[in-house]
Amino acid sequence: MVPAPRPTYSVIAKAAGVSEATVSRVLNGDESVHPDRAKRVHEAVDKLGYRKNRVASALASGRSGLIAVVIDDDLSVFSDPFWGTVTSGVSRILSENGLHTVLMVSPVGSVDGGVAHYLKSGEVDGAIFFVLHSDALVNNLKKGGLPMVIAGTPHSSLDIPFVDTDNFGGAYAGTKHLINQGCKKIACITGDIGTTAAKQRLDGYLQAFRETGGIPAKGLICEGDYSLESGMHHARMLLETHPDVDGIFASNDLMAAGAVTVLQDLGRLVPEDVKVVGFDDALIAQTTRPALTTIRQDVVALGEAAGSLMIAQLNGEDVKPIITPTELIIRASA
Amino acid sequence: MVPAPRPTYSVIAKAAGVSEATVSRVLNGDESVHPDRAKRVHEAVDKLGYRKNRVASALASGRSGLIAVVIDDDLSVFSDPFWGTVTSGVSRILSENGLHTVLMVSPVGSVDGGVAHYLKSGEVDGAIFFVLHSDALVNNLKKGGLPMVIAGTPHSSLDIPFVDTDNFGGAYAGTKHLINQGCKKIACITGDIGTTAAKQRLDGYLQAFRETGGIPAKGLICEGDYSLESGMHHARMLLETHPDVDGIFASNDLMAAGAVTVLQDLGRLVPEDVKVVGFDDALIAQTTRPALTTIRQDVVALGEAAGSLMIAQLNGEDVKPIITPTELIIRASA
DNA sequence: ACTACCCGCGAAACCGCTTTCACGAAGTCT
DNA sequence: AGACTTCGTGAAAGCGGTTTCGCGGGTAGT
Repeated sequence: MVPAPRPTYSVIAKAAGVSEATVSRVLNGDESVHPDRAKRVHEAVDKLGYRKNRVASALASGRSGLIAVVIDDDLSVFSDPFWGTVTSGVSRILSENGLHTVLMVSPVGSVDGGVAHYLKSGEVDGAIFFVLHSDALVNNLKKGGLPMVIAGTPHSSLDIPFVDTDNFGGAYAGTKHLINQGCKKIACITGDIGTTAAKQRLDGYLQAFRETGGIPAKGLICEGDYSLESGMHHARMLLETHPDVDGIFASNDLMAAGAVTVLQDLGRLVPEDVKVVGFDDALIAQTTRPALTTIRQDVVALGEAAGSLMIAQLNGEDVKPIITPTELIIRASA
Repeated sequence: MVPAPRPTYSVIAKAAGVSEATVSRVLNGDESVHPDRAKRVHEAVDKLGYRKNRVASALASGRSGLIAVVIDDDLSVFSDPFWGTVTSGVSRILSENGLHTVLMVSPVGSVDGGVAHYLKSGEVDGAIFFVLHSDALVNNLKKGGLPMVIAGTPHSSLDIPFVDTDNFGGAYAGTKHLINQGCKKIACITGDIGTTAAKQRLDGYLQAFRETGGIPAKGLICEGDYSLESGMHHARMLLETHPDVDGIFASNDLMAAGAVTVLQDLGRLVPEDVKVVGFDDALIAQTTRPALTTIRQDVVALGEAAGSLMIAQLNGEDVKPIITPTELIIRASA
């Protein structure tokens, strides 16, 4: 292989009849260069097909142009299309801004693990965290001044910018819909309550419930874990303890689908006897029979929000958390 | 922010009483350094918590330690968990080898687009392509000597290493299973026939069919596009043109699920009247009622295979395409 | 008309690591 | 024993940009 020797500043400088310093200034948008010389530089760049070597640039400037997307988990996370989609949203926004996405899928673990080292080593200009299981690392990195964005509401109140879906509002709307459809006894199957999203969705449910003037009967709230099985399991339990349940709000579509299956197996009609609302508007919401009424979250928008929050930070702008709206999608199940 | 000044070679060298060149040699595993001095260097490294600056290293050595994962498409690809999972498999293997994954989700388009430029600019040591729509760019890059791996069988016969699932074998096994279950009239709903995978799966079906001594009746092979709707559509058509069809092999689970829904709506029992086999063993295969008999592909393994093929290339080893095996998963639909 | 500034620009240092080159010491050969 | 290798090692030259520093000339102030 004869790697066509890419031109360097020295070549451009010579061709344009200016110094390398000036080339650098022009290419970095320094206004103080005389337009004529700037033009000469640009012409030389075009003619020679010059492209800046990002590595050299990174070394000299200390800015790598790389943003890490850290998924604090193992492979399983990606088997859920959710994070894949968020990632691609992030990636798109970043690349529009001349940045690249470095993907790190690994349990982050300690403040001293491999990922932590990498992030601290200054080889990335910022980090976006998904599925954060602990705030320890983030707190630690914050001291180092690394720009960060968290997808999902963090556990503790860090003043690190984050993006999240309007979990509360979505759950509220979903539950409200059940109430409006005439449901009297509405159960909630929550997600893994260790996650903030599950908590917020539960809160939304509770809020809607409270507005009816009642309090959820004991046992009407079941803690699931977002899996199909847990949806099935809790639906079964519910029918035993509360045979008169007529509405179920599940914290995600997978559990809702599980619940629907069990309800049907046990002779209940959906939505006639029991109405079910899910959350996410995942593909399964459409393939389940009856198709699930659910709360759609705009996953791509979430990713883009995370990306733009990062860009804003790098530009030194003040940033605030972004909560993306949800939408009630009415299908057949409620 | 006061970025704790990371130690450099100069510091390590001084602490260990050797030259910077020796430090470099030790840290890069050069065997020729005397064990004693090597030990001193390692001690100094540990004591000072030294970590090599990959950017500087990349500039000096011309190796960036970055591998691009290029997805020649828009966001929609990631809404399918398939590629997300492959990506994480790749990512894991690479990071185990000290490499990082740079994600590029973008229609690759021309030989001259942004992605192309980036890949040619030498800022990555290699590229792994998913969902390649055209071989043009790959061919072009090959001239540059960039190590590449393609996931999925390429259209033309490039001698670029690729990894793929055993589409043919899987489809053959799936169809064979239908035959063994006593099906006499087996239809095939193919995927987007513009993809090599869809073609190979069709070939597998044909092969199994041929071994029965028959030829598929006209209209028994329908060209779908991997979508739920296309599965539904073709199932409907099939029941019209061939009411006596008793087996359907669909090129993916989504279409299989669509077909099942339609069959049931039209009064056919699955699997009693018509047996259905899907492909992928996606989540939907488990949630569909009856659960789908399908061909499982090991998606993570596919990603890992792609990663290891890249590693092998970087090590200058000879590489051959890797075809990962499939497995017939028997559930309720056939 | 003289000094004080400001502005555009080039020279050169520098970012931190890799690698070539050459040198002295030790080992080998005839 | 003298000439020739071999081996471990350090000095130094890059890799390709960025950025500080200071110079020369033009403008402004008095």
